Amino acid sequence: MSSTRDTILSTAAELFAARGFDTITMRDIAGACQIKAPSLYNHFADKKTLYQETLSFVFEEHGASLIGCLKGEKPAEEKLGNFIRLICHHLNEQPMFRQLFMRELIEQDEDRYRFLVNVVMAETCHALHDIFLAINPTCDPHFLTTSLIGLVIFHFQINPMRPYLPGGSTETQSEAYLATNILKLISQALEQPRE
Amino acid sequence: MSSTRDTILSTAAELFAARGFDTITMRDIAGACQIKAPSLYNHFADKKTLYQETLSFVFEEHGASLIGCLKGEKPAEEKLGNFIRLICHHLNEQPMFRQLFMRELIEQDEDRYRFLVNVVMAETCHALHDIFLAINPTCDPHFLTTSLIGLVIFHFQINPMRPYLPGGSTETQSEAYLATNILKLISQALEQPRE
DNA sequence: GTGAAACTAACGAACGTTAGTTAGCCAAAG
DNA sequence: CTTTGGCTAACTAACGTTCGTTAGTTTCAC
Repeated sequence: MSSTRDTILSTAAELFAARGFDTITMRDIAGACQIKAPSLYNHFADKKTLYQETLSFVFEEHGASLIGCLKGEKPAEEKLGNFIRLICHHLNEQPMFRQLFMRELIEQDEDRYRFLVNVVMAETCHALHDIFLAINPTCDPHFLTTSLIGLVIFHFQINPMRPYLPGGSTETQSEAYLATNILKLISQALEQPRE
Repeated sequence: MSSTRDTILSTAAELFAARGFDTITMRDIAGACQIKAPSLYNHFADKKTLYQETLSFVFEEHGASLIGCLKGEKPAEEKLGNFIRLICHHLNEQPMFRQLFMRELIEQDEDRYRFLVNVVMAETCHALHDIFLAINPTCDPHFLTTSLIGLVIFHFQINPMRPYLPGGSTETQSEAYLATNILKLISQALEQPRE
């Protein structure tokens, strides 16, 4: 029983992700849900609230999934590998998540940063932080954590651009190729002590 | 004697970078230049053209500067270090450039990708590609190039978010710290042969 | 040199469009 | 019979843009 509300949220997520808050109109969202714009106001107070709830809807779902594979008693190296493969899978299969994340990152707004951190990043980053320290207590866990997030996000973000870059074959766009190489890059960095 | 046209372009660059194409109005830009909106049309055909010319204005300038330090007869290792320090300096001092780049990256549009590649990335990426191969002919130059670009862009983009992340001290936001650590990370990856 | 003509770049006013939003109505479900 | 959730119609505000005008500057024949 997918409620109208959930239909609206997932539809809005796709549209906002693809074309941004300002470009998408209430009429666009309503049309994609096969209702009329005023009906949206039966479910959400205004456009801004709808956008905010869309973000929560998407981020909470992905945040919970990502943190899952970092908990438990498995060895740190295994958890790290699993995490990289999982997040690559998410970013590859659900460009919506990545796009919304990028859009929030670009609006240089204190409150929106805090929201982003609290709902998707904080727990995951803490877990990664601990994993890095477990593998190599002399490493620089903050730099490694942010590097890892940056690498996975950016590599999938520029995938459509690779054909125009030197050496950007279709193989280099694949989820498996990117996951493997990012893991390798991070693992090499982990072997070295901080200067 | 900075012409009105140049004033408009650099003002528009700041505004578009900070708040995006749709959020910024012609009246905003005009106001910041201390003229009225209709006067903008004496210099640019319409808003879209003004935006496009703003991008060229900013990207050509930075593109030329970045490619500069990759040419010449210095050893590859030295050029790589210089490039990383220079691009970190640009991204740190001129958030405008980074923001406009990110905004173009997020609009999943074939034509805009091509423009971005042609005007800022193509030459630089080819030069980096060659430098990586010169240092280690068995490396994966495409992956290293895109990883490097991703790392520098992302690290500076999330700087304002670091206070909310574990271990995100102010030191970890500094240009010198980031340049050093990114260079180290890439150099370690370069020492290893492809699998 | 001087005055007419042409060009440049600014302006206020206004147009057409479209956005978000509200009001009021109606059908079905519980 | 009341609540829920859809609808049509309409409103207000703001946007990009055009128009007609004007003040200052340049060009140039005489």
